Amino acid sequence: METKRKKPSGPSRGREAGLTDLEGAALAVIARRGRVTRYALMQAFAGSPSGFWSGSAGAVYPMIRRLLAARMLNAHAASDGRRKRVDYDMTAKGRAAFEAWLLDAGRAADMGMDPLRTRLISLDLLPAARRKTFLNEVAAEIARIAASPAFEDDRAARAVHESWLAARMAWIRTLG
Amino acid sequence: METKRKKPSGPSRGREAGLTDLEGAALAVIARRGRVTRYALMQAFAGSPSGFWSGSAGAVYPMIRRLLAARMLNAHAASDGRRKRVDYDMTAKGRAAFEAWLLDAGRAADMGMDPLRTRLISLDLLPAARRKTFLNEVAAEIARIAASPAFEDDRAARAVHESWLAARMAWIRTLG
DNA sequence: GGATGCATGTAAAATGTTACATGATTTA
DNA sequence: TAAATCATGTAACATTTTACATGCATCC
Repeated sequence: METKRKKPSGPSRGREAGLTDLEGAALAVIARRGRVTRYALMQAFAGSPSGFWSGSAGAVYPMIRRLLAARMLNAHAASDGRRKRVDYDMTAKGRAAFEAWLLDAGRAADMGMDPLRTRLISLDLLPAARRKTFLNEVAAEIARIAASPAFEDDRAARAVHESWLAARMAWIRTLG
Repeated sequence: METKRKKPSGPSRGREAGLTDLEGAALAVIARRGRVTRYALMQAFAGSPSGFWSGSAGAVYPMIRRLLAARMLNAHAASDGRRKRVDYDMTAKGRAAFEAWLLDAGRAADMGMDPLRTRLISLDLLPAARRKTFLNEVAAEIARIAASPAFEDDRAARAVHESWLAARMAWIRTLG
């Protein structure tokens, strides 16, 4: 039974509100890879096929600071012999928060922010010819995304990615 | 040919960057209904089956101020005989910006923020039994959403909504 | 020697959230 | 007359974006 929780932001979150989706996704990267630098985390977000998060330093560095303050991460001074760096990994508390975030079916079932759905709701305001052109363009864009490599080092993520694209293509076809 | 544009936010946006998705969705409501109050706009967002936007006054009132300043809206003092109010409708510039937003296939094809996809990418980290339970819970949640009324006054939007839910259910079934 | 990649950060600005507040009107 | 709805707003705060900045190491 998942709690229907409010959006993160505002004065809320004394940490009892659960992880934000960015935090959850960051912990997911750490859960898979083990110790990572913040830079590697940035790269992971920046390389994502979704354009929703920029993966900017301005988002990632403060977020790690938050998770560290909440004792969900440990920092480890590290070095590859020459260059120094700081690696982060999860504490038991971090792992628990991650799993609670991951398995929150209430949040998972939400429609989130879907740029196509948001537009389709209004598409009937335009003439049929333009609707058709638009859907063709979107399908072509998605085909382009499907043709470009993603998650090459992660079979499971790639499978989800590809099935998402296939499902979306199938949806668009039903709208034609 | 749609321009791949950057995210709105930060110092960017001198208005040449296009509408945010919240602005686009607000103009969509106005495009459909004609003149609306900001309160009605709030209600429209708050009543949306997507939990992504809260439809708070703190988001809507400043947003309308922005669109007004950008000369995309006109304000009309109005009254139903007793209570006074202010209605807003689109200018030609607003309509043009709305259509550019609506028909931006590049943005429409983006994966946006999908709370289920975000989680599925990590689901292989858990044992199969928990994966299965989770997918069943999500399917049940989506069925609940599908069973609750939405867009009762808007056939086109309801059709999109229902087809979205059906497509998502179909996707989940392929993951089982 | 210059470009590129790894790594770390900060600053200003935009946008949104929660929460609070007010007042008029309508309904129970 | 009390509660709900319509309608308008503000304040404090959190998150994130863009943009800038630094320094070391490696590759060409």
